[in-house]
Formats: sequence, C-alpha cells, structure tokens
Amino acid sequence: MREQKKQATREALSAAALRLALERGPDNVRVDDIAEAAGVSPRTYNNYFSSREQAIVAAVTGERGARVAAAVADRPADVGLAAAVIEAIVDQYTAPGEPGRDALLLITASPALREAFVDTTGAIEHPLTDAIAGRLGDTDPHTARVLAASVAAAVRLALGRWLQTTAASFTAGGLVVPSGSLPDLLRATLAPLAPALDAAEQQALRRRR
Amino acid sequence: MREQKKQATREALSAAALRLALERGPDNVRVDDIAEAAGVSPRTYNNYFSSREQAIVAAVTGERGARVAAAVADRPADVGLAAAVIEAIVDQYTAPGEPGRDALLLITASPALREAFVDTTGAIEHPLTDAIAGRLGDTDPHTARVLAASVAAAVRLALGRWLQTTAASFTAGGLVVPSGSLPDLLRATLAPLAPALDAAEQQALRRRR
DNA sequence: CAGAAAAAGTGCGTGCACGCAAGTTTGCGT
DNA sequence: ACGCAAACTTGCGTGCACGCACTTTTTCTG
Repeated sequence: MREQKKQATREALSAAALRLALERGPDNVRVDDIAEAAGVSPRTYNNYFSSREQAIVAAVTGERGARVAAAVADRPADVGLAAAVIEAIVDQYTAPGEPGRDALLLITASPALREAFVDTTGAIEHPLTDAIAGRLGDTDPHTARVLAASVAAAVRLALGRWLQTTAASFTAGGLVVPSGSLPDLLRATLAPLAPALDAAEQQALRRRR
Repeated sequence: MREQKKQATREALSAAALRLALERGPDNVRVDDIAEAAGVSPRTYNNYFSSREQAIVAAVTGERGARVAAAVADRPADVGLAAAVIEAIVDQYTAPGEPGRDALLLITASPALREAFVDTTGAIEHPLTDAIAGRLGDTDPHTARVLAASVAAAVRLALGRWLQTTAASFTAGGLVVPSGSLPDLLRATLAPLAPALDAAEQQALRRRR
C-alpha cells in the first residue's frame, strides 16, 4: 500500500508537470506550481524528480521500461533473440505515440525536453537486462547486461536522430523530409547489433547442453 | 590561437579543481575557489564545466576520446575491427593509470565523482565513431555510430563495475576480491559486442567490391 | 592600420537541487 | 489494540547552474 501511494504521487506529479507545461509553455512552469498542483511540498517533488524536464517527460515515458521487458519476454521462444528484442522495442515505441500527440510536439520544441526524453532510454536498461537474461537462460547475466546497454544506447541514438530531424522539419517548413518513420529508424539503428544478440543466443544454447 | 587559449584555461580549471579536491577533500571545494585558482571568474568556470565533479574528473580523463580514436586508427589493417577496438580501449584505459593514482583513489571514494567518471564514457563516442567509420571505409556512417555508442555503453558498464568492486573492497577491508583487473573486465565486457563489430566489417568488405 | 564583427569573459539575478534534521505516516510484531 | 521502527514528507539553508545583458578581447576586412 505504501508502494501504491508512492506511485500515485509520482504520477500526480508528472501529470501535473505535463499539464502545466502544455498550458503555459515549459519555461513558465515553476517547481512550486507542480508541487502545489500535485498536493505535495516542493521538497517532496524533488524526492521524485531531479529536474522539471524529467517530471514532464515521465508523463509520456513512464512505464516504457517495464513494457519493453514484458514485450520481449512475451515473444514466442522460437524467434531469434535479435528479432524478439528489435520488434518488441519497435512495438513499444510506436504504440504510445497516440496518447500524447501534443505532448510530443511540446517535447520536440524544447531542446531541454528533447534531451530529457532521449535520456529516458537509460531507464529501459535494467528491465531489458532481465528480459534478455531470461531468454538466455540466466547462464551469464553479464552478457545480458552488455547487450541491454548496447540496445539502449542504440535506441537513444535513434530517438535523438528522430527528434532532431522532426525538429528540423518544423523550422525548415517541410523542405526536409522526415527522414523515415520512427519504426524504420529504430530497425535500421538496431540492425548492426543483431549479430551480437544472435551470437549470444547461440552461445547460450551451446552452453546449455 | 583562440583554441589554444580556451584549452589552456580549460586545463587550468580542471587542474585547479583536482588539486584543491586532493588537498581538502571533494566536499570542501567551492566553485569560487576553483575559479580563483585558475584566474577566471566563477561565471567563466561555468562556461567550461557544468559541475564540480566534471571539472575534477576532466583532469584525469581529458583527452581519452581522442587517444582512443587514434589508437583504433593506428592498429594494423589486417587485424579484425573487434580486436582493434577492444585492444585499443584496453590500452588507453590501462596506460593512464599511473599519472594520477591518488586521483583515482579520490574518485573511487566519492559516489558523485564515481558517477561523473563513469559518465565521461560518453565523450569517446564521437571520436570512436570517426575511427570506426574510417576502418569501415565510410560507406555507412550510421553503423559506425551505433557500434561506437554500444562500445561506449559497454565501457561505461565495465568502469561502473570496476569502481563499484574496488570501492567495496575498500570498505570490506579486503574480504572482497578485486574481481579481476580492469583490462580483464574490459575485455570480458566488450566480448559480447565482437560479433557485431566483425559482422559490420564483413558487410563493409562485401559492399566495397 | 583602423574599425567593425565575432567571440570569449564577466556581473547579476533567479530558480533549483540537495543535504540535514526535524516531524509525520505506515506497517509490523506482540 | 498498542507502540515501535522504518519509511516518507517537510522546512530550511547553502551552493550552484544558467539565462541575460554588457564589457573586453581577438580576429577579419577594406
């Protein structure tokens, strides 16, 4: 029940942060406002988030880590590790595009928010490590960590490029082509890691018998 | 000449930061002290570094990015990409251990400094991208970026684990084995990425003819 | 060589992150 | 049901990062 309450205030805080940012623009939101809107003290806000940007972005990226991990775990056992990971990520990063269309617009508009959004990639690292370790049979958690970290790094790269090009296409007024959809960009960015993922899977199989 | 002066003040700042941190302990160093010791205004210090930890750590990690890139480029052309990258990194992360032995002790002692030190890994990403792209023949800069980011992420993991275990071995008073030397740890952490590096190299070769 | 343009340094003000030391709530054992 | 211990919240104080406007220095150009 303690956990429930913590999660509740966390969501209240990030929801308030996003709402206020949408209403007034990101630069006209003081920390005190967010805290007040969520019904906690400013100091408490700071126990949950260490920057306004983090709070705002968390409203969009909240449970991505857990969702990605679940998606990886749910792929059928007979598809390769690389395919499982890549498709799980593509799914999870494309599906939630709907809920906050204007939120994404807000994020792309502000460099600080863009950076915070891209940095949330680090949050998928630990859940993804567990998911990969599960598929590899828990023989070598070390390898799983490395692969998860690499995948996270690649996703960070893809998101960065995507935000960059979409932002550019705004300012350039359409002269710049959006450079491909996010799913395509993700697939292309993750492709070079596929050999490493599949090699690890083969080695795990070999080790198991 | 402009660049020279910038680099000079940058080094003056980080050197002063490290010296003061060693003299008084990291928590007894104010930003104003660093600025004064380097002969610039506090505001200027802030144009170079956005945290004390960054300034201190930069004294140790300064040119690592460029050195790693050069080391990768200097490996003979007939060794595989994976071997070239891994050995270059191992070299560059082991050689500079001598200059600041006490500096590393200082860093391991403070969590904030540990984090800053580990985060410097990101700085090798761009130089390493260029080095890898050079070896791949510049056909696909995108792949080079992904690989460099993954390598950087793996190095970050290795450094994190290394600092963690060495710090633990301090507090535990020797009960915990240092868990292997840094070179071994780096090799073990980078190993899972070797298939990806070599696969990219093969593909580059195939594309070239 | 003068004078403009660009770039780096500086002073100031604001909002913030975070340590610390209370106070308050929650959950558990008896 | 009671009370205690651990976890969470809060107020306060300090140092800091960073935007902005301005001065000083460096570089470029006619």
